[in-house]
Amino acid sequence: MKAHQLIKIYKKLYHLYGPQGWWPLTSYEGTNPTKTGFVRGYHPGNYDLPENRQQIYEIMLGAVLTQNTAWTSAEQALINLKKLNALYPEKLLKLADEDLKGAIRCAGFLNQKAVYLKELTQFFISLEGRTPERKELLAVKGVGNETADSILLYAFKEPEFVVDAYTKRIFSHLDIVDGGTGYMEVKKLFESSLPRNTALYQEYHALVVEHAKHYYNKKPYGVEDPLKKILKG
DNA sequence: AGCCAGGCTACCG
DNA sequence: CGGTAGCATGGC
Repeated sequence: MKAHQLIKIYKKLYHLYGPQGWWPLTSYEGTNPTKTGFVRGYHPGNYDLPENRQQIYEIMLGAVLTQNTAWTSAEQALINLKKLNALYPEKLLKLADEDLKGAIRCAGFLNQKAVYLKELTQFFISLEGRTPERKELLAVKGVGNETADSILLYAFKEPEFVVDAYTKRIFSHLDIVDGGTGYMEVKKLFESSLPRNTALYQEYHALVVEHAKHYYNKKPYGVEDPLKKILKG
């Protein structure tokens, strides 16, 4: 049964890597130097973050900035914005487009991401503090399935499982899902197999990313992946 | 040098 | 509809 396998894998990953402390925030000064790609802002074991409007907003920006981009690059963009005092929705909207692009160019796709960030910011302001529906988020230009789920799970603490390219890569390699399985189908598999719990979903996705960086970021994928052993039993 | 990064949109058949 | 080119820069 797949449900049992997914739980077994979670326990193994947690044992291997420990709590990951996602989503990283530039305002958080803790460290977790064992993580690959570590820069700053992770808060392992603390599930209370984000704890204010500014932090929620920063996570939303980061979710767009990290699209198809290394987190270290996305984080540098956030730091650049912070230097401009622009990690606040009203301030970011006042930035000239050229200044915004200059701040985020290190995260790539600067032209489209500049547009996406401003649209997402207007959407955030329009919420007036409430939690958005998934459907509403998807209607914002630049927000697709993974970005919407990342925002709901990490910024708004909603139990929405996040699927990313690593998730598909790992679990298809382990023959738990088919290679061509669509986003929603994979998401539903995880959500129907696991307890509906925000902290668990947060850790699971973060652990998948960490595990992928160890065993699935270069071809051939999955060489000596320790998950293979525990699945045979 | 070339591939990969915590994807999404627009357009193609 | 499902599939894919294009988007930009940085790290290794």
